[in-house]
Order: sequence, then structure tokens, then C-alpha cells
Amino acid sequence: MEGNAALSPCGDRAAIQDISRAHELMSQLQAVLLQLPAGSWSQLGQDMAKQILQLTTSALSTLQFCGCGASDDGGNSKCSGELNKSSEGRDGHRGRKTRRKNRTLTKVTTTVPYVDGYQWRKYGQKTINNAMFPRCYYKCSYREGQGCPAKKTVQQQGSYADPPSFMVEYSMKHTCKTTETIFPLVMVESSPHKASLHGGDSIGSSDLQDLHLSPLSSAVTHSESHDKCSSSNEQEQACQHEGFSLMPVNTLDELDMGLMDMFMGNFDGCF
DNA sequence: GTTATTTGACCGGG
DNA sequence: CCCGGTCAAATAAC
Repeated sequence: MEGNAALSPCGDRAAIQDISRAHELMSQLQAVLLQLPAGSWSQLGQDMAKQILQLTTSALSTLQFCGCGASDDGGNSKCSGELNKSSEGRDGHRGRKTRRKNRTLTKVTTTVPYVDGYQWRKYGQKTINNAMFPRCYYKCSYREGQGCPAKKTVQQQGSYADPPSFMVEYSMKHTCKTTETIFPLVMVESSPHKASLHGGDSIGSSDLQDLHLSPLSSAVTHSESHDKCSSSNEQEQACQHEGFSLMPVNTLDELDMGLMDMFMGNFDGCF
């Protein structure tokens, strides 16, 4: 994930996919580690997984913002960090705020939309027209304290895929400092726009549920159209997965037991 | 008691 | 006028 300075935008795509895959696997591995009995090695493993996640996320962000990855968002994926001034000046009524097309949007398809190292607070949920599941709106928990403008929306896609996939849209960058303080190493090499993920201050802790981890755990895409499905009954379920924060365990069984063995094997070597 | 989530209303853009 | 993003009162959870 470095030395890509000279890569062509198209060449980066493959890199993005690889990194995305690695990130996803690491997310799952992290979930496995969380289920292990507490212990110094378990903790170490979690710390390592955390750092790897952060690095892959950072690398992906860099690639994306360079305009190669998931630049979709209607066409303004450049970099800016600008947004509507959100005329909050007004008052008297609610539901104000103007949303504009000129937001910086990063779309990501992931199976673990709630794990990205940041803490989010849900502030709304909306049934979207031709979508099977409602869209949930989150803003950074540090919005009040630090004025962090970061936001994201999460929407489950398709039907009941085994590991359900979610379209996560990030808008605005985090300005909150909390995480950086704890994991200063993360941002090391990110270029102009890395910043999407500094550390996760509490990832290793027990609050995993409140963190929505890892935007990039799956695939960075430029999908712009949601499915055409038009049911609506199961909508409520869509955002209920909040409850089980991490990810469906079955996916672990399927593809990552081997990886886990490998990982644990390495630790054995250390013992 | 405080804090987070849910939910329907409100609003602006298209 | 419809749709999606946001607010904030009500409710739930801690």
C-alpha cells in the first residue's frame, strides 16, 4: 500500500480490491479474537488486528481519494471536505439543514458497516424509495464536543444474503482528535486525504458494539443505484442489526477458520 | 438521574 | 409534489 504513487488509476483498482479483501479478513479475525478468553495474547492479537485494520483503511482511503477507487457520488469525489453551510442559523422549526450535492461522499460496500473505528450516533432512519431496507443516518459522537462534522449512512442492500452487505456512505471527514491520540501511528503514510481513519480508541475495548467499524471491509465500489426491490416489510430489520454489531458469525466459519489457525499458529511460535 | 435511540414532522432540492 | 436528509420530542436503556 505504499509505493503506489506511480500507479495509474486503473492499476489502483486491483490494489484496492486486494486491500479491501485483506481488511475484511482482518475484521473477521478481530471478531474471532474478541471471542477468545481474555488474556495477554488475545489482547495483543486484538491490538495487532486493530492496527492492521487502521492501516488498510488508511491505505484504501488514500487510494480512493486519489480518484481511483470509489469515486462515485454523483461526480464530486475529488477532495474537499466542503459541504453545505447547513444554514443552521434558522430556528423555530426542525428538519432544517440543507444537503447539497457538493458533499464529499465516499461509498463503500461492506459486511461490517458498524465497525470502522469511530463512534457514531444515530440520528435518523428513513425508508428509501426502491430499497428493501431503510437507511440509517449517523453522525460522529464527538460532534457536540469537538464539532466533528463526519457523518455516515448505512443501508442494507439486497435481500438476505448470508453475510448481508451494506452500502455505507461517508460524508465529511473526522476532525475529532480522540482516536489519534491513542493510535498516533496510523496516519503515517497517508496522503492528502487519508484521514478517514485514525485509530479507534475503543476498538479493543468492550464497546465494539457502539463503534461502527471499518468502512472498507469489503469492497469499495461506485455503485450508485440501489436494488430495484420494492418491498418494505422487513425494513425494520435492516437497522436492527445494530444489536449484533460485529458480523454474522457464519462468515467466520466459512472463510476464516483457516486464517485463524494460521494466526494462532503464529502465536504458538511465540510461546 | 443521564445518555442514546426511535420516530414522525419539517424542510429544501430536484 | 415527491424524495431524502435532518431535527427534536418521546421513549428506552443504563
